[in-house]
Amino acid sequence: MARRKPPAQSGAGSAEGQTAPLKRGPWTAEEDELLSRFVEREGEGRWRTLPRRAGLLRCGKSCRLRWMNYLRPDIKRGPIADDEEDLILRLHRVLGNRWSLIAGRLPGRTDNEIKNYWNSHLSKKLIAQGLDPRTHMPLPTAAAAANTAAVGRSHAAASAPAAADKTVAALEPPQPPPPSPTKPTSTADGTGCDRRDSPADGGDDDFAFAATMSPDANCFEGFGDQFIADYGAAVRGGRFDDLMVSPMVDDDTFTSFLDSLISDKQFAGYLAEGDAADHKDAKNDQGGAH
DNA sequence: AACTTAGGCAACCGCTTTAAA
DNA sequence: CTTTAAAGCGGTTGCCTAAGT
Repeated sequence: MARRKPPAQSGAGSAEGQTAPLKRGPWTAEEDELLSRFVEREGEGRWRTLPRRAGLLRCGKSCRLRWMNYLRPDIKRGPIADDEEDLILRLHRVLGNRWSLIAGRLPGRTDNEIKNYWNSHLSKKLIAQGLDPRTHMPLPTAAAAANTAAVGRSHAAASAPAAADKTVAALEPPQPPPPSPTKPTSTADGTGCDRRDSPADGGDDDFAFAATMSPDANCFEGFGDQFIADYGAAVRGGRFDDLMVSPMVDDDTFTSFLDSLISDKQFAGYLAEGDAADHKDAKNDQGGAH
């Protein structure tokens, strides 16, 4: 459907070390067919060399993306259902822009699809509801905006309703977004948390947490409450990654926690706790910040 | 009917992490 | 231990189309 600039066949290809010019832009049915048949025959992987082996004039990255987002047989097509949307909202509240993690909870949906759906639908929906799509917290009121403006950022915030996202960004208080939407780092910053799936473990985990864990880590009872409490605090303090290094969290436990989000009851509890704390924080904020 | 604008989404880009050499 | 290849991720781009003027 969407099309991309056909191509000045440039850059990305040269890294492949190929002499033939690499094709870019939309895929043709013939290319899809070639790729599908090749992957079905040879399996996924070795994307770098796949194009040559499959007879495609594409870079490996492009092939992988096409397969993952479009050709895979288990891809679910069609509109996002209400329950899927609801789950996306819940997971995003917890995970932030970790699209692959969110997608992992929605069988047949790709991270790209969810990301697009979020950007084009859900974020606007939240804004319409007066919620910040990044934090899921209430957006600053007009009064708060005026306040902010008075402190010094007079003009960026005050207007431009059309540029909703930008406005939100402009109004965003110093508080960093919870599950750090941009480049949440992992082991590099010492958290021991990698948001990516590791090929070594099958690529199906939610987080590769620090190996350290308490003996109780596999017990989700209790962990859930503590995690939610810790999570709420961490999120509100913008310390998501701190939380992730918690020694009580391991893959299974966190996975169970995510699964629990599908349960209305537990999620409602989480929200209630979070909201209560939010209100408390809000009061505190009014007292002193800035 | 012609033109403009905004929305949707596939594809690309740049970066990080992991595993292998 | 260091380097490099491979894979994966989130952000961004830009084309197409529908809606609005």
